[in-house]
Amino acid sequence: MATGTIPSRRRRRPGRPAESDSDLRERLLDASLARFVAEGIAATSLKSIATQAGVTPALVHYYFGNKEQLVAAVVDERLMAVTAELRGLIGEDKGDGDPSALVRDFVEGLGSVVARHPWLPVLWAREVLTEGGALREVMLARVAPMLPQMMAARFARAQQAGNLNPALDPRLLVVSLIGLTLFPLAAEAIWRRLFDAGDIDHTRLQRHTIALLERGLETDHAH
Amino acid sequence: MATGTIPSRRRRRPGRPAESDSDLRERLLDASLARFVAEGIAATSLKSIATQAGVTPALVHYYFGNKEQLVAAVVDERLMAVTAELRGLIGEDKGDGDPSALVRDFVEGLGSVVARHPWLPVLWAREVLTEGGALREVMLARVAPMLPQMMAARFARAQQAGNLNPALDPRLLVVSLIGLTLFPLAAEAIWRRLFDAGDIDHTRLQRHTIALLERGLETDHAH
DNA sequence: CATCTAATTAAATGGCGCATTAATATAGTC
DNA sequence: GACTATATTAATGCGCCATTTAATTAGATG
Repeated sequence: MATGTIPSRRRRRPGRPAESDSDLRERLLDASLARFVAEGIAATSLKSIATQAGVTPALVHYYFGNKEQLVAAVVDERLMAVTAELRGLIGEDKGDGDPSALVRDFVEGLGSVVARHPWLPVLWAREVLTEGGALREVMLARVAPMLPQMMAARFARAQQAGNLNPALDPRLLVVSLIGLTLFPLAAEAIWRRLFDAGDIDHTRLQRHTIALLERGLETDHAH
Repeated sequence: MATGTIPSRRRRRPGRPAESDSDLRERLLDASLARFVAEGIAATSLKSIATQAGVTPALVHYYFGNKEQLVAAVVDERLMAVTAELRGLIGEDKGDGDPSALVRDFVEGLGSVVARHPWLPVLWAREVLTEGGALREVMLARVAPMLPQMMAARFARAQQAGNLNPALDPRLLVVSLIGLTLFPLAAEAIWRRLFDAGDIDHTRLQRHTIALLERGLETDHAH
């Protein structure tokens, strides 16, 4: 897990360094990710990435050829790794099982993935949710079948078996689930400023989310 | 309600037009909004706006002085009008009233506002939700007290009176509510491609959302 | 130890688009 | 008929960016 930032190393002179930093490529990927999160992929220049990593733009070019290939490398070696990780944390379908189990696995699985990769929600908001975002097509082609479509199918089966509120739409339930999990994480900086929310950590956020999903606003189960 | 696009009018020659288009200023605001939604505020050039409106960049400059003032005009004369409209559709607090009523008013009120101003969710996703978005500060300063903070306070009162699921956090409930309403509208283009969702219109979306909020995943009320 | 190769910077190149301004043209108004 | 308001065209000048070239240093090879 390279940090991606060597902000203090100043003014190297040209020439091959002694005992070359063997994972510089990884550091450049991390630096790219950091800039993509902060500025957006389209708006990020090679110079910005180079500065973040403490090198020159020419070196970024030396390693990746051009920006398009750099973005592809970040997608393949960072983004896809994270979505595969998330996929692995969601249990297998056990017949027409309880949709609560799937929902819990997703909420908690996403929580643990984001704990390790805090950049995910913000990058998603900018590059997938936003029209014209650089990752929307990637996500539709490579992530969607693995996660949202699979989940919608499982909700549909559970509903047919009578194990899910029949007033819900299984496809929209996937949208709702993302709206209750990824979105609040992406918006965290906003609601922390908006409310006095110093007491809310991710554990409490998850408890709130699961409580809402499981029984909504209702005070208790009886009438 | 000007359309903002006069795409076919070609090659005017210089000079004041006969029977001048008296609400050209309004059309320029609409054109700006359209480009802001499509490209993002920071990435939109005056030329792009001018093309959309069928005029020249110099004219946009003539009307608004510079881009900063143009953005300010769009905020004041379009965005704030819409949020005030939404505020008006949310009923007054009747003591420690049923939070369901507030939630329904919000879901339906937002639905009707977005039916009239379909650009709102996409602009919000890009310019408020995204870090560095041009409208985040505006929203925190001018919209937040009027809507989210007021709603959180009402949820908190309802919960103290025993009329709201005690496992929820009143502040996070506001976040959840936005995640279940504005977010799905902003992401509509995605889920329509992701699923085969031709049968889902906004009425069904609202029904799904209210059903989820009112009782969650549960099949029925009894154990 | 001599050469070759790899990693790195500095500096140059060339292009592009942008906001803004200046100059000019046309039409309404008094 | 003079003045003013509304337009366009064309110029200005800036800043930034991706990419390339040349130079520099160190490791590797034999």
